[in-house]
Formats: sequence, structure tokens, C-alpha cells
Amino acid sequence: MNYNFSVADYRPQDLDRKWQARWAEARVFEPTEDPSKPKFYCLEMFAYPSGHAHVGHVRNYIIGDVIARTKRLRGFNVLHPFGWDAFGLPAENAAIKHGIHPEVSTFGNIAHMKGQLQRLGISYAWDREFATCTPEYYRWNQWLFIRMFERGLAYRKRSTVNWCPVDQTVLANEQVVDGACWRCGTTVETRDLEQWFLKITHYADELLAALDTLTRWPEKVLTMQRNWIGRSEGARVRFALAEPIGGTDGIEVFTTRIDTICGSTFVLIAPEHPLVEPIAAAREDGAAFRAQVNRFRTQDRTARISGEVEKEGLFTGRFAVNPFTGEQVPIWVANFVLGEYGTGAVMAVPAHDQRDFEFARKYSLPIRVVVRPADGEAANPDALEEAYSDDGVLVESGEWSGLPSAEARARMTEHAKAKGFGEGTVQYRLKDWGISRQRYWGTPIPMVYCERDDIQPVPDDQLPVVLPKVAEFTGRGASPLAQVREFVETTCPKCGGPARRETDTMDTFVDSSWYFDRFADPHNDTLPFDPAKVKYWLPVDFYSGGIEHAILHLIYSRFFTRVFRDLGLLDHDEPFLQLLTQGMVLKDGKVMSKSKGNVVDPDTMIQKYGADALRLYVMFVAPPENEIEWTDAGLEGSYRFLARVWRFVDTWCEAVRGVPLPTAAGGDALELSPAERTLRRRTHETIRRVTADIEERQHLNTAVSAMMELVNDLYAFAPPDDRKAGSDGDRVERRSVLREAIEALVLMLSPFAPHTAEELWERLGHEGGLAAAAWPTFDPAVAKAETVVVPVQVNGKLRGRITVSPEATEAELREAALADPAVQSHIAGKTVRKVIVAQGRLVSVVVG
RNA sequence: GCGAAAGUGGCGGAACUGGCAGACGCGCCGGACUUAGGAUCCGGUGGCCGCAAGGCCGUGGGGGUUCGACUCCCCCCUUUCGCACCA
Repeated sequence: MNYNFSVADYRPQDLDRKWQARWAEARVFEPTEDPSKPKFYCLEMFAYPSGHAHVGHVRNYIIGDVIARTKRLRGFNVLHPFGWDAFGLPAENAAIKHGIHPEVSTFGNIAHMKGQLQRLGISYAWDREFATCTPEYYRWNQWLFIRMFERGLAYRKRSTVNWCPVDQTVLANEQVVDGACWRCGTTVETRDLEQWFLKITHYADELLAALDTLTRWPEKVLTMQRNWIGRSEGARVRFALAEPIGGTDGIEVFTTRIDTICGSTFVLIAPEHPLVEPIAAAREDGAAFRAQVNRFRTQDRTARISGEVEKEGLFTGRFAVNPFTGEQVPIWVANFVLGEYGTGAVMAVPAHDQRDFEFARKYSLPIRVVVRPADGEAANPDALEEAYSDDGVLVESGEWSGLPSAEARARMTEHAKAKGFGEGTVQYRLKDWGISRQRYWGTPIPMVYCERDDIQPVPDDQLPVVLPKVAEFTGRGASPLAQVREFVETTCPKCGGPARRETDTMDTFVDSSWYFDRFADPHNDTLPFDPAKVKYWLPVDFYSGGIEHAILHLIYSRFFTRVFRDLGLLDHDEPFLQLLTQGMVLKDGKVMSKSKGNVVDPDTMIQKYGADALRLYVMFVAPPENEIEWTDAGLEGSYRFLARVWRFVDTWCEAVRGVPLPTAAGGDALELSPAERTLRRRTHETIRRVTADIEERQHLNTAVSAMMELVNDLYAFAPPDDRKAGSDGDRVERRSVLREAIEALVLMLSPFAPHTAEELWERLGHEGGLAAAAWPTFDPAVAKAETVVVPVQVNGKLRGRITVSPEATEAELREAALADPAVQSHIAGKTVRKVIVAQGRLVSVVVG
């Protein structure tokens, strides 16, 4: 593309280089704690160093940078750091495939991506940069893990876990999406393994309740977290066994509908239920029974993905006693009962639960109606087409009959408690977080197994447990660390005898659950962070990142914040005050990805148009939350706008340099022409709009629009061609209002287009760069219009406009409106029934 | 099925607590400047009727509240996202 300008060339690439070098040299983005200034912590989710950042990734960093740069000019002490979420599977998989050690590829990728961000001019405090894969960082994962272990918040148990056969590792529940691995999409299998868990459920109630305090989070994310935690109030009820099974004499069930218990005609247990094995053992056909139950266990995860699984069950031959009716009810194993939720057993009430209803119909089990609609008759069980699962009034329930459901629940729960066979309880869907991973490229779990002393944590003074170099990555067999003899073989910290190290590593989400605290004090080698520094900087004021972290990262971080709080290291509850989830950048209607070949590389765009045009385009095209479709034409439009600003300011900067501002002392002595007053008004209106759009709503697109409008006004006010042709621009009033407008524009543009703005600011005669500048001040008195145009409606249709003073009274507006010729022609010969005046906004005349 | 968000020109999107629908930009059309320009500057650009002035229609569909509805209420349709046998 060949651009040539009449006045001066806009060469953004030169500006990028010049100003990036100056910023780095002057270290202008490196804050220190300063109690005299309000602080602002602006953070974008740190990056996994995958190799190359495309414009989709980069969009988020630009959003954060606009906020950070604005806040600096607004007088805040801004912390805007960046780092690398550097452990993880892709690097290890690359090692298996290409033989490059994860450490080598990771640091190579970091170097490249850091360069990309620097070329975009993102104002990061690079002094605070760190990568989570360094012992200086991950030793604090280990330290924290041991603190949690000491408090019972980290524990080991054998459990059925999600296993990804491709990644060869365990996945947390949060990492299973539609029954498949969140990373590679492979269908997840189950395995029974000894695993380390973090007790996030300890904070379930608090994590749920505190969502109400997160008023600056998107509703969507709050809803997702609420559903994920999944609190339900109900009761545990014990059904005695008709005859004991292997020393057990009862089954506990969880129900939210104890009011329907008299209609419970059978009990269902999960295939994983502990009673399954003793029942099988006592059966003559035990092997066949086990085989069938096993089929249930393996079937569900895979089959559920596609939709409904046929409900299936197997009668155990055993019976339990319904504690409310005293009746014996059969016990079945059912494929749809979840072992890991509640007690793994449910009381089935076919008349009032759709699943139980289908099951009862299939196996011809009795159906008993015990709730009728509040205003209707009890249904005939034989005629039922589906379960009636709403609340109603109890029937056929002995002494409870006639009670409304809600009251029945309370009183029947009390009864169960009084009789000792049940109690009210709260159940969560949230489960403890399994963090063991059978992989290499992660934080070693700092535990030692001793034959004599069982499980022992590594003493603090022996931390970090350093990840040993592994020479070969085969991708086969057990954890790679298990092959490293000198790592595995150790001594017991308690007895000194031979012991074995834990060879699993931690889920990488541990790394990202507290990195934002570490940024407050990134080089601390005696604690994860200095509590005083965290107290100054935290919580994060503005946090932005992808919606894909709505549950995983954002719930783990809220959990870890509470753990640190309870360790006395910090004193806030919530890590992120405001959350913005930015939309993705699409190309050709699809998410950018290397495999689809539709990646837009920021460096290519920067080479062509400069960093500022790219930044401005991505901010202007849509609000940050929206998805956007990448178009080169849109980028060119932003380039044109910057060139237009450049041309204008470059033309007039000499004429306005050093001219007293209209706001300066004595400035009110200036006698402004109407056009000059209008420009001032437009300038201040723009300041108001841009400031509010950025700070209050983060509508960065309309902030840019407002500036474009001001530039259009400026071209009309002082066409650059005038100056070229020798026109004066000499009148001091004219130059004064021009200077005010230009400087405000350059300052407001600087968060979006910092390189261009810095250069123009310098050409306007300012020293010390934008770091020494302040955001322009909005003056409501100046912004006030001298006259306003008020629309007039007749019977709801726009019929005329009147020009009046903004202070015009209701009576004046009414009079002017009725006198307007255009309005007159529509009300002539009719009776004016009503005139509504919205002061300064509109007059509405009703005739009939 | 449950939950959340959203439907506005050819396109991306504006419209604060109900008050001039379509700001701003892209694209397109025209003009100026030019040897020329895909550069730049200026103007036009929702649909229909009209030479024009002007009129009528118009924010997914249908109803309602109101002097006035993109905005509020009810019903429906569509799209996107999340959860999905949680007892």
C-alpha cells in the first residue's frame, strides 16, 4: 500500500521502536508501593507459552493495557504485571514427539511471546515477570501444599478418577467437558487410583455465599459457579436392611423430597456403592452379578455424551425398610445413580420423580401417589404418564397427610431426627479437587512414603523439591519421575530410613490459583509473598480473560485466596473485584487456530500498519465482551484514523505550542467566537464521554467513536489545508481552544495508541512524556450548550424542532412548541388535549 | 430438559434512568484536488412513494402499558453459551 501525505508522513513503525525503547529505559511501568496514592491492580490472565500469540490472545492484553494506561493518567499507582503459566502438557507432549526438553521449548516460547507483547507496546511491569516452572515459584506451591496437608485440606485417598488415555493422566471433574478431556477431547475413562485431593468443599458454603458480593462480575459467570457448587438442602435418611449384609445393617439415602418418602417403593444404589461387593459375594451368581454392575460403571461416562442413556437396573435380592411406612422395599442397583454424589443411594419415589417413574415402569415396580396438586385430586397411579414432581399436598402419608409439601419436609425431617434415623443436611455438587497428575512437567508433590512412618511431608528447609532433568520422554509407562531413581529414592524425614518420593506432579491449575498474589512480591525467597505488599496491592481491581475459565481457574483462585487468608497471609476474601470476560476473535467465522490455518499474526499487522492501528482496531470494532470477526479492511480504517490525527496535530502543533489554554489563569479574558465556544463544548463533552466509557463501562469501542467525532469537528474547525495555504491560525483565542482540544485528544488517545500519542505529545512541546501527564479534566460549565434543539412530537410522531435555551422553562418550551410552524400545521383545527414537556429533551403534544 | 445472554441498515456496531432509531467505522455512490491516484479533503447512503417540500413504514413475530417503547410487561420464534440422570 502506498500512502503519501500532503503534510508529513505517518510512520508508525519508527514510533513503535522509538517509544518502546524509551519506556524500557526510563522504567516507567515499574511501580512501587506508595501509600500516598490510590492503587490500581490491573491484570490479564497470564499466558500459557504455546509459542506464538495470535490477535485473539492479544486482544485481552490490549484491553487491560487501555485500562492500565488510563488509570495511570488518572493518578493511580498502577500495577500491571505479566507472567507465564509455564508448566503443562503441551510442552511435555512436544518433548515426546520431537525430543526437545520441555524446559528448552518453554523458555524459547516465552522469549518469542514476550517480544510480541513488547512490540505491541503493552505497558507491563516486566521486572515482576516470572514463569511458574521455576523452582523459585513452584517451591511455594509445595510450601502451600504442606500447609494444607497439616490442616487436613490436602489428603490422599483411593478413588475412582477421570483418566484421559491420550494425555495419560488424571483429570479433575472441572476438566472433564461433555465426558471428554478439556484439553485433547478424548473420551474420558475411569480408574481407581490413590490420589491427592484439595478440600475445596471445606469452603463450599462460603464460595457460594460470597458470589453475592461479586457485583462487578458478569452474571453468567456467577450463575455458572452457583450451578457448579450446586447446593441442595435436603435430608439424609437411613433405611434399615431387612437382614444385615456383611456387617452392615442400613443404607443411607439423600433426598430433597422427604415429603414424598411414603411413596418410596424401592431403593436404588449406585454401581460404586460399598454394599455392591458384599451383596455379590453372598450370591451364588456373584460373578455374573459383578459383571453386570461393572457394565453399568463403565457404560455411563461414554454413553452420556450423546444424550440419554436407557435406564437399567439389577435387583439385588435384598430388601430395606422404609422408616416412615415400615414396609419392606426391594434394593436395586441402577446405572443412573451416581456413586460420588450424596450417599450413592436414593429412595425411589416413582410417582413424584421422573427417573424413578421410568425405572418403575420398566421393571414393573409399584407406584404410589403421595402428593396431590394443591388445587386438584390425587392422580391414579395406573393412569400416570409422567411423574408429578411439583410441590403439593400430602395424601396417603399417615399422620402427614394434608400437609403442604414445604411444611411436611420440615416436620418429617424433625421426626426423622427425633427418631434417630435421619437429619437435615446440605449437599453440594462440588467435589474435592484431585490434583495428582502422572506427568513430568509440573510441580513435584513434596511428599515421602516411608514403610515405617507412612506419609511424611518434605520439611520446609528441604524445599524446593526440584524437578529433576529427565533425559528421555517416551510417553509410555507410569509417571516419568518414577523412572528417575535418584529422585525416587530418598530418606524418611522422620526416621531417616529409606523412603520413596511421590512421583506425581500437581495439576497446573495450582500454579495459576495464586500467581496474582505473587506479582505483588515476585522475588520473595522466604515466603510466597510479603503480607504487607499483598495487602497494599490486592485484591485485583480489574481482571480480564476468557470465559473458558469461568469455573476452573476462577473457582480455584477464590479457594486459594481463602486458604491464604486462613493461614494469616492476607485479609481479603475475594481475589478479583471486577471481572471482564472478553470475546474471541474469529477469522472466517471460526476460532483462530494453527490447525485451521486462520491465524492472524500480530507481528505481520504491526509491520504493515504499526502497533497502534492494530490496538485501536481491536478496541474499536466491538465492545470487549463481544466476539469479533477479524477484517483487514477494519484495520485499515483504524490506520486511516490515526493518520488523520497525525496529519492534523502535526499541522497545527507549532501554532498551538505554548499558547495559553482557555483554562489558564486569565484565560477567561479570551473573547471566544461562537465557533470557538462550540469547539470547547465539544472537547469537554468528549472528555466526559471517553472517561465514562473507559472507567465505568469499559465500552472501549464507543470511547474511540467519541474521539473520532472530535477529530471530525477539528477538521471542520481548522482544516489542515488552511494552514498549508498560509491561513493564519494566528488569533490567540482560536489557537487556545485548538490547543485545548488537541491536547485532550492526544491524552485520551494515548491508552489506545500510545506510540503515536507519545510522539505527538512531545511535538506539542511537553517534556517527560505521557508518564508526567495527567488525564484531561471535564468542565461541566464549558460542556453546557448555549442553545438546544428540542424535538416536538404530535400524537407520538416527530413533527418539528425548536431551538431554545437549555434553561427554558416548561411554559416557554410549551409556547415555543405550539408556535412552531411545522407543529402548527399538524394541530390546526384540532383540540390540544395535553402537552407533556420533558425539560430539555422533548415536547409531546396530544391533539384529538 | 434446566439456566444465562442476545436478535437493530449490505457489514461491525450506537442509543445514559422510556424521549429525535441507525452515532462512529467498514463498504458503496458522488464531488473537489490532480498528468494520475486504490492517497487526501468534502458530501450522500434503512425501505417505499415523490421533481421537491414532504409523507408512510421500520429495531425477530404477536399482544399490552404509556403522550411516547430498541428500552418496561405477557406469549411465541430464532441464535449462542453453560449445565445436563445431582435424587
